[in-house]
Amino acid sequence: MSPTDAPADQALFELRDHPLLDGLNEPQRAAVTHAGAPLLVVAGAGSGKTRVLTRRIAWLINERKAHPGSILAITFTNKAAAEMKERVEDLVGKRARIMWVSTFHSACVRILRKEIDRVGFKSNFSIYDAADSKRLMTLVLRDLELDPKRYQPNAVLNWVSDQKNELRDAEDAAKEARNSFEEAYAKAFASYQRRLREANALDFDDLIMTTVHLLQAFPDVRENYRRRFRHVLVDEYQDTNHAQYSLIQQLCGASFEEGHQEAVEPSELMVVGDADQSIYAFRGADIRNILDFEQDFPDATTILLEQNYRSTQTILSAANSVIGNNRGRKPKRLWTDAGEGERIVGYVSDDEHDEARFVSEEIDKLTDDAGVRPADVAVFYRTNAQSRVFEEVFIRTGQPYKVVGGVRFYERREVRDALAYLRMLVNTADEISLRRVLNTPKRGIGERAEACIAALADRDRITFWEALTRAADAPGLATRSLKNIEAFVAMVQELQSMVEADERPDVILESVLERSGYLAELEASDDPQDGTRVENLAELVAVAREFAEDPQPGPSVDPAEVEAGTVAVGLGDFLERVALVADADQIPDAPDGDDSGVVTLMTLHTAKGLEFPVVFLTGLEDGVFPHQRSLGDQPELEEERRLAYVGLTRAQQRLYVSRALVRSAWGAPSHNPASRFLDELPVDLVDWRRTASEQTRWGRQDLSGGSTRLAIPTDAGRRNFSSAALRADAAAKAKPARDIPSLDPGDRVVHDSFGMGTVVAVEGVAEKSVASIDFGSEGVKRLLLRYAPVEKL
DNA sequence: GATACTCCCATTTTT
DNA sequence: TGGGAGTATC
Repeated sequence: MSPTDAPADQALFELRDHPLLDGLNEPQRAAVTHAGAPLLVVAGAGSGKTRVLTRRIAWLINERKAHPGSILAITFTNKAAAEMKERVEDLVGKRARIMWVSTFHSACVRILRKEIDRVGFKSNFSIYDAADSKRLMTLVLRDLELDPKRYQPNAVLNWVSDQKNELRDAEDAAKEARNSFEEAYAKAFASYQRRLREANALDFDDLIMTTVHLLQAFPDVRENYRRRFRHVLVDEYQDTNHAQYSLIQQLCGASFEEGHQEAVEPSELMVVGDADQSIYAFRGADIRNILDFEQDFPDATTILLEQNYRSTQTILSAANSVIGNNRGRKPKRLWTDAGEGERIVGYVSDDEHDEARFVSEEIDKLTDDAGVRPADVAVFYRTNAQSRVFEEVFIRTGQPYKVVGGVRFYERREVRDALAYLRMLVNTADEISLRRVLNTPKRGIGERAEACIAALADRDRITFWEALTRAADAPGLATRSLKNIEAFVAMVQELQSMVEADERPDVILESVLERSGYLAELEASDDPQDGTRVENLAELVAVAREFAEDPQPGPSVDPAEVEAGTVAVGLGDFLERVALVADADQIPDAPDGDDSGVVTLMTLHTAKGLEFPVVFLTGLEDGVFPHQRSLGDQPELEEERRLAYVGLTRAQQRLYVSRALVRSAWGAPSHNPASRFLDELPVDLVDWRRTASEQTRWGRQDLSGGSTRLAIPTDAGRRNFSSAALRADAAAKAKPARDIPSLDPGDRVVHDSFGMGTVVAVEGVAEKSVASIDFGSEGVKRLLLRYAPVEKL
């Protein structure tokens, strides 16, 4: 637009006034209004990219008169998709509902449910998640008689996943195998694919790969979707893998298609991402997709969003400084006009318990003095296992918290069992699900009986389920087993008739739990874990009920068809919702009013996309974060650094970084040096409350008493040493001593068997210190601190 | 076929 | 350290 061009000036003036551009900065406006060539929006952390995406979609609909049905927006989570849809709806009204806003996987399932019969699957295919895949792969490896030590299911699956993400099928993989190892892998791949096909099932990676292959193989299908989607928007582009990239290519039909001219004009493409926040390379995400965008799309436009609306300048400077150590990245510096803010607080703890204690005390202070609510606080760590210490301390101090991630709802055994029942009802070819529930709960159909049925299925080339219905023909099957199988088949058939009658998912689920005896078995158990299991199943029923009552379609149902009333929402849709929805909604919503919420604990990966006023970044030790396995590898180390960048940029106002001198991992202690990422923080931005050279009292005592080491086998591995002592010690290959709490009269302590107590007096030092502790009703005890299971509160 | 024991193994994981 | 899987035994 030329500034001398009067009508254009007028247009510009109108643009500036437009409500959809209200409150946006210049680059944001440019991204919203951009038309034509492929657009890459490089959106730094907290730069308002969601805002840009939603406004742009609204802009497309309102200003550029795009039909909502011609818009395809891809996000990485269903939660993000739902939010985006809602926000667009707020802007343009209900017609936004017929847009496709979904994850890659959901969009592919939508396409596949319609088209997959062309490649020999039935449209009621099952979706196998990681656990199902692992089970299937285990069976495959066993069938192939591969040494389970050398060929572990997860390792093979990872390899297979890599292949699929690169769009290589089993045949390609076999051709490219370079050694006997890879040949075996390729063989397993082929066998695994065959069994998936037999089960009429696809795994997560298949959803994408199959869709791409289908679009490549059937031009009419491809044309159909290209004609439909005139606008394609992709969020989190830095985390796309090659298969997803190809999918976008197929759908956009853009100029990069070799040779021939396509019948349809290419769709308008906008991708949004931040290469610095790419943290899923280990799952096949290819950072080059975003780095090479301009090469892939020669006429592409790039817009940089660098103004940050989330954090203080101190936090941003720290993040910029750390990420600046990565090579080959495009320069980008976040800035804000929000001011410097507080300095970053650093803390070096003796061990992980001390670290957790520090965090807990600090949260206490913040909530007491700084007007911070627990819900404003997040504690991040590298691996899930690190959450335990924090939980222990928080429980002890009565600090309400919530751990996000870890063992997830849909991964719980009982939930998976229940879902296996449902899946098997919908798709009897789904052998993994069927065999999972065959003898769950125990109903006298053991390994032997199962093997007889499998043999029959093999012999007569029928599915496992068909073999079950003809169990009487199975050679070698005991009469007892036959009876049990017949009862099982009868039960399944009865439940299936409910599915055929289009009963509500929750009703079917309840019948399953009832009729199978699953619930009865759990209720009869005196294992306290089974109580939780019953509750989880009740929760699952509640989820199903909510699904049945709220006519929201499953993620793969075309919303346009729901509007038209042509789609019944049944058990299949429920299963799909469950298969494709991870429970990211565990993240506590911001509390309102007097509710001050709870502290949130999560891994750094889970933290992506979130923000908190106060962030504790813990475990900053080489070997923990960056993770041990990344230390020797530059690209992996850079991914860890991006993870650090993600962590740092989650903080709005206050940021804490901490590390432990000693951390016990799997029982054995390890002394880890400071994380290199700490060294990458500008020194003047960090206020070190405590450094490595400031040792605690008992630390010094241990140092001085270094020659009187004790060799107590059970205590091997516990200590709190300064690094100097540790090095000296390691050189001497000495047996370590147990750490001894430093207590003063008046301290509150907790004893493993006596409970809470108050220290009355302390005598002696180091190993010899003896404390008199008042345990209330338990009386006053004199305890040798070296041995007593006492912990200071 | 179910139970009890031993042994082994431990990243991150939007779908 | 703790959970899950696999094996030995009743």
